[in-house]
Amino acid sequence: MATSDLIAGFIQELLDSSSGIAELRRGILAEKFSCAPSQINYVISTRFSPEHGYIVESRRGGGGYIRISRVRNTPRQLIMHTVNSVGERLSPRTAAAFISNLLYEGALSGEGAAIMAAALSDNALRSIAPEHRDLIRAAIFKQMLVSVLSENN
Amino acid sequence: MATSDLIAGFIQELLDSSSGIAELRRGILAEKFSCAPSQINYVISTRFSPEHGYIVESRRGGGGYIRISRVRNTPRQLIMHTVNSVGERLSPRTAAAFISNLLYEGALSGEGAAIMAAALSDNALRSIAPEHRDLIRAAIFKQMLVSVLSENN
DNA sequence: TTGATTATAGTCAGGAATGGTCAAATTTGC
DNA sequence: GCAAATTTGACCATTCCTGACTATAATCAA
Repeated sequence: MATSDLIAGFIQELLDSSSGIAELRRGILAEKFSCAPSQINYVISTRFSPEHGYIVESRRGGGGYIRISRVRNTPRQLIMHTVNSVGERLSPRTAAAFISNLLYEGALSGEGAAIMAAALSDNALRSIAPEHRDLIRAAIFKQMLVSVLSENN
Repeated sequence: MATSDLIAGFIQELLDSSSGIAELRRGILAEKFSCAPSQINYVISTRFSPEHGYIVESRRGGGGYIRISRVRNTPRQLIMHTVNSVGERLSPRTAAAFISNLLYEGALSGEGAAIMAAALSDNALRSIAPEHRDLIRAAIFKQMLVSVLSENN
């Protein structure tokens, strides 16, 4: 069993025993598993990413931490499904379709939908080279979607 | 929990229990938390800045004090003011401060705030060259803010 | 009145304590 | 053997905290 799996299992246990929220000290955890601190980042990015249904927040400096939250709920599935449906790129038309569907299904409020549409508009992204816009659009959209799931953190 | 967080929490309580105005003695407070007096300035400048929605006044010398007041405005004013405060570029930290203030003041819903924070995160903008991120961030933020204004007409 | 003393607060540079990123090296699983 | 996953280390970024030095206000003594 690779160290990364052990670390992931440890974090899973933390999540299970704390109703879905785990708070870590990167250095401490690295020492516990005798690995490089950066391996903690590796484990988090490969196993606790937004696509896996987790929110990760952190803070540097004295008293710093890494907090991992598991998102639950029911509009969740709709949103998670959307996150997983968005590939590397996202066109304006497809984005609009996703958003209006989520709004229709009640997974997003009117305000939320309007904000998302604004953030993804070509107008907001006008200073990005057109051939890169769909890439950025996809990244921003996923990030926004997952944030909705964690809104009660 | 870092001392700075404790101090910030203490000031928050003061504000809450005094309808938005807290008056401190820097030296006394520093002694209460066993820290350097200048740390009080640090806490104030990082957590009670104008961008966070506070006004700070002070006076030196005998009987000196630091007064922190929370400012209140209508949601529409707050949003328009924010739009006007954002220049060509916007750092992640400043963006976060703006958003948390708008949330606190009730100009944004929790969902809206979460979505905006996600859209503006370095994580979402990862594929943009770092030196261009603040530019894009400003554009997206303004676009989103304006969408909120027109959404609840 | 005015100069000295005392009592506050402000600024800034820097050290310490975190976490983040990336690419190269290594190991693992077909 | 090869591709993917893991692991590490070098370097970067952020946040916290302090202390030396500075600035300002009130008070008191002459």
